[in-house]
Amino acid sequence: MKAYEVLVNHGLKRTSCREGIISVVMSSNQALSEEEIRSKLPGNYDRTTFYRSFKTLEENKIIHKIVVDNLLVKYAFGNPVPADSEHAHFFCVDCNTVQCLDSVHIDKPQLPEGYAYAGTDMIIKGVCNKCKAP
Amino acid sequence: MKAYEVLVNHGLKRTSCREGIISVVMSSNQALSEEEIRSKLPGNYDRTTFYRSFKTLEENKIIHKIVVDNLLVKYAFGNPVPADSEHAHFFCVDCNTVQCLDSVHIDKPQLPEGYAYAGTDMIIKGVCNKCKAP
DNA sequence: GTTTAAATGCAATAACGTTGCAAATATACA
DNA sequence: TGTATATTTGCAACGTTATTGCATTTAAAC
Repeated sequence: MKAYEVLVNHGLKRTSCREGIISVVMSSNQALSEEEIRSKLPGNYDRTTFYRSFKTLEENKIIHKIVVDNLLVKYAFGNPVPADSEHAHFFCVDCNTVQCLDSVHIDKPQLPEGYAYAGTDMIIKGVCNKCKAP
Repeated sequence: MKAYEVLVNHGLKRTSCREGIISVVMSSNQALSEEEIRSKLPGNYDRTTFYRSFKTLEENKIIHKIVVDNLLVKYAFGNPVPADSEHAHFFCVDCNTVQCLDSVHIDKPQLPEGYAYAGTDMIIKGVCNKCKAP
């Protein structure tokens, strides 16, 4: 699917910033930070515009946000929410990359009496195969 | 155990800021933010001192940090790391509280070939019993 | 092409967090 | 108890991340 089709399908205006973000994120096999996304885009966008674009795309479940510890924020294509497709994310402490781990599903946890479940953020930390290799 | 004993046991200087933080966090059944901790302390400490104290206490595994999404940082007593005692945290989207879920253990996930596992951050989101009650 | 609502860029602001340095303080030892 | 020393604290400055208001620009509908 083309990036602009995603926008059209969600009834969103086709702006170059949004289209660029989608296209970059869609073709990446790892989650990307604002900076990484910016560096792959031809145009030069204001940070505000970026933040607002991310927000819109997130609200429309076109991308999802992954936060590692405090400050590392990355985005990946797709919607993680639908309860049965929730997946974990892997963070490589060596190269600081984040990727979706579609193979690691998240079971609905057993919560204490009277608690309602909404979702889970799961960041698995370790070293990826590229960094571990000799 | 008294707060100052914890410091002595770890070979740390007994300062009122550190002692206060430990004492507050130790007697709370939920994780607390910097602001929440500050408001429960008699003295008035500089933010820098707070941050440095948190860092020291964390490095000594006296407290552990829990991060929800981007910006909400809370601290809880104890060390979450020892692989067999890793636990999840619950975040109530209503009252914004965070608590350790000792009952929800985190299994070592099945990672792709060649990946090394270091640990997992797991934040379960939902509504706690107090907020859900009628 | 014109209209209109939405998106953008800019400036200002706020929160979070870190660093360098001088002053204060906790501990060890006399 | 007093003194020496290394650590800790408070302050100021700085940097990054993120948000808001407003004027300008732009995409889409007609």
